[in-house]
Amino acid sequence: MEYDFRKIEKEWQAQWKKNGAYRVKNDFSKPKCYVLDMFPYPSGAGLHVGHPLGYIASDIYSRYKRLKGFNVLHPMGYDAFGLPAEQYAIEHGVHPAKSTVQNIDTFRKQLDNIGFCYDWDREVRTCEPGYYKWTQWIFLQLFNSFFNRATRKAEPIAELAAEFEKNGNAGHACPGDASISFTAEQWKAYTEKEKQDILMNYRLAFCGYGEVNWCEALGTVLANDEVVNGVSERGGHPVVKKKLRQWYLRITEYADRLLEGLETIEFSEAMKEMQTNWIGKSYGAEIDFVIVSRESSGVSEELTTHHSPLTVYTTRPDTIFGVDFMVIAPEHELIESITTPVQKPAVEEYITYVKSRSDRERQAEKKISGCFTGAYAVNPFNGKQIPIWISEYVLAGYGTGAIMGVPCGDERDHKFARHFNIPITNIIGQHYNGVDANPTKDAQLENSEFLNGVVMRDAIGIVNAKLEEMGIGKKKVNYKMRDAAFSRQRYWGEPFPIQWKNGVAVPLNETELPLLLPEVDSYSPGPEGEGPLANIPAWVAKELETNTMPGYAGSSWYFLRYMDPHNTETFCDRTLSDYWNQVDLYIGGTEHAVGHLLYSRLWTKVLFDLGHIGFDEPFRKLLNQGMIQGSSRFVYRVLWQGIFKPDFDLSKLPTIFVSAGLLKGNKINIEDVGIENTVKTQLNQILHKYALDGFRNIEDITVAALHVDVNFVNGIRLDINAFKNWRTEYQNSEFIYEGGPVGNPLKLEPGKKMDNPWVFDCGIEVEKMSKSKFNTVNPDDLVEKFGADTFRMYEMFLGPVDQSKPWDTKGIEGVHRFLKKLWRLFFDEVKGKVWTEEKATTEELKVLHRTIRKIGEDTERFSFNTAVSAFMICVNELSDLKCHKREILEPLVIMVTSYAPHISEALWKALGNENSVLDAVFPEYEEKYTVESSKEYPVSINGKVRTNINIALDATAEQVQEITLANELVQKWMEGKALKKFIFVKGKMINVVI
RNA sequence: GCCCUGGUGGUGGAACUGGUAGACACGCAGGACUUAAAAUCCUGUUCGCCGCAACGCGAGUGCGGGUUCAAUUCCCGCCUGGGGCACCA
Repeated sequence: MEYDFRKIEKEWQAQWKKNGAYRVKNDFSKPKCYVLDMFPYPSGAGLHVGHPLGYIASDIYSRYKRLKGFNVLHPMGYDAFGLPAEQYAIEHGVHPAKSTVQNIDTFRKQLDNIGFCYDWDREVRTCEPGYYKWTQWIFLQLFNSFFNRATRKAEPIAELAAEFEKNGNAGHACPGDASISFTAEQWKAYTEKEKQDILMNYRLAFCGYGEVNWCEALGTVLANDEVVNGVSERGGHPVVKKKLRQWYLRITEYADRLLEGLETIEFSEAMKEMQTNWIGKSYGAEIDFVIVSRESSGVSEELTTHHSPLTVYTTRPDTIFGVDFMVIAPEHELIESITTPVQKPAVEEYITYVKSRSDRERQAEKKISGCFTGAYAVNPFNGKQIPIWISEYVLAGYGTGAIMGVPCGDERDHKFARHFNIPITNIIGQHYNGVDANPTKDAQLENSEFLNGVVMRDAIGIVNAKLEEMGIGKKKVNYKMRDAAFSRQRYWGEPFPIQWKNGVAVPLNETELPLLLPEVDSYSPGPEGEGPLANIPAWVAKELETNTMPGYAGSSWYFLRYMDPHNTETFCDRTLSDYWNQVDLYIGGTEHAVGHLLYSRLWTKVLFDLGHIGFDEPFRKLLNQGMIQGSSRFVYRVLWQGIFKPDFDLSKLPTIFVSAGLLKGNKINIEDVGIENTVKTQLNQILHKYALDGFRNIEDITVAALHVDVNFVNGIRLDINAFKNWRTEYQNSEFIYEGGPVGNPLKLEPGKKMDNPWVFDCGIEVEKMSKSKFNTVNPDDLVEKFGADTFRMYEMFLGPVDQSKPWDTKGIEGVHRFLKKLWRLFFDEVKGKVWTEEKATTEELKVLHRTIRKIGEDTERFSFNTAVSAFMICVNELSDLKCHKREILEPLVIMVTSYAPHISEALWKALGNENSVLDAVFPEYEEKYTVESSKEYPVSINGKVRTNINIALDATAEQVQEITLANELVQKWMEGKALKKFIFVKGKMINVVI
């Protein structure tokens, strides 16, 4: 009986489906385990081999936990709103809902192929009204709440309004605009609109103005990755910054809670670091500088003082005497009033330049640019006049949009000063070498008047105290994180449950939800950069918000909906969220480090604060899956330009490709005489075939690399026929081969057979897996060829799940062989059943229990690749022992279940079990079977292993030393020298130092 | 530019807390079975050197230094691949 994986997998998938084997009950009597994958965006390209990496890992873990007796929630769904579907709609006129459903169907088929244990009854789709009703509902919770800084949590905005009635806002500084301050009486006197405008500055979901990438030619707002070098990716039209009304989430109020929460969850240190850096909490000071302009009247200089000071934010007030210039952001509001007439044209020109630049470009730019405003800031301590510059590297959104330039202490400031010949003041003496800035805090200050001799670290406090005393500065905690933009000028997203009445945002009643996304005739943008909804007269007539929510809205809370997916009364019943609680294991890519993961943490905290759920961190443990990259293959086409005599008719030429091994860069490798001759010979043959003449010189040949579909390539060897049939224009192409029979002038590579045939090889490059690069591999093909079990184990065998690696199918056969070998422990091709009921030997039990321990440990620590090899070792050893005993094989099958469920169920049932192996009990490891009495110790002399000595494990250190030193080989290596030190690590090694 | 992360044989990778570098698998080479092929099995396989052989010598985990009896693992400096940087998801 052979291992017929196609039959087995089909049969058991059908059975499991029929029995509802993966249906999850809310069984409160069992311990729960919640294992979640980051749900996919269902793109039109379908699933490629990169997607399932994390899904397989979570599937294995889920099944393992089930065998360990847990009630496991393991759902899947779709992040179904998004830009690509809308783009597709614009281009093809297909409604996004329609293409999305089609894409979901494709995904589902592909997922089912691999045999996942998802409970599909719990599937969610963010684009369905039954789902986004609750996304809108949570938005209203955010809209109707503020962050109470005293209690450090979200509270109803109505309570805040009541508080204003009593005490004004004395106890609640305004997060949106710190200058807002009023008494109870003033509050009562405000009009309703004034009150609402003030409350808007407190709400957790609020409306404000923000800059977007505006493309006039396309009449739309562009995503950052649609903008390349200041122009639109499509069409190359200019893109500028434009201020639009936008919704935001006041995530900045939660900065500290988000930081503190990191200590309670198991994310990788790298991930925590990324989030910490993103939040970017810093302690510093805001300092006001008086601004003056010098007006030259020819004879004397007159100083004009501006009424507004320049407020800078700095983390290093101690360097105040080292400030040689100020830099303000090109968007800074003071620019207009402080720029001198002389500098005006230059400043305006510079600002125009900056407007075309993205934040990213501005920060990444190595070339220093900037422009002097003509104004000066006055150092409050010594009256020194400091020139005020504008430069793109200062962003308006961070701090006050103005910094003090301290060239001796900051590298970027240093480069700036050098570039514009601004004299550099050295305040750290020998710590500054005149070439590079030194950001130390440990130097003693010089040239710093009252701070001279003080260590910088200590000077920070002294300066702060002095500034506060003078009333021109204060300590300030700052965050790099900005409030999260929460609206898009798009169609395919959740509509906001908001109406605009006389400029006031009025939330819809909960009973009016869901506010359905209406049908539109056209998906193109509305007037003035508004979203497509602005094109619908009925929508506009109802004064409904025309923005829609961004992609991360639906994904910020979906993990809750899986617990109670069909509830129409509430987003998730509290008893269910109390039971299922946090996600115990969340698997997904690092690319979500600061987006999705931060937003869902925020939403969870708000829902917790408002009493809707009982925990304030969504994901107890996060496992990052590495990205599977594509390994692209290239063929090299000969470019003929300039190679033939001028009168030559190029149209007669066939398309010619050159094998990769014959090339050096984009030319023929003529340094190798053998290669040169091979190419010449073949080229002449081809030209002869086409009766062509007039070729000049082989050295002039250059080639162009073209992506070739990786499915036509075995390793690097091209399947010429498949390639020719790929596209009609390649049908009659010619190939210049390498390799060739003995005696040909080409040098043979080591490892190649002597009777090598001519071959054609491709070039390789690792790139992102993408349809356009022809490097995608569809899991369906592999499942068809090798089966789902093989595919699952192979993806795991590829390497650590959290590491990125290029996809390569070679090696999958090894895993397939392993499953066949496992099968042969049970069945012989001719004899049929071969398992027996004999008693297992100690040796066999040792093999089994070593495996139990290893599989348990490795699965718990997500080291799936080593678990697979442990299975291989086990099966190899059992084969060597010719062990076919049920006592050994049955526990083994249970262990294999989480990795390769289909074959396991088939073998389990073959052994005569009635129930499903999915519900078996994971075997218990017993140490008594694996204990060893002695160990083959490696013995090093001065750190180099020279021999091995078998010593009992219970030998004392003295005994070991005695045995070791008595050893003949050890004696030889010691050459009579005296023993300096004897190192013995029990169970590990011995090192003799002489 | 800034933040995070990786780099080990021909290839994917293993070595979990500083303790025998290369498990397991692919590939390759040789062999067995077979009329033949497939399938399967066996042997070898980091590189270099010596050799009849060795559990013989030397080098070796991106590069250069350091700490240690001992470094893939810890520290410093560099090179280089990947991810993110706020409207892709």
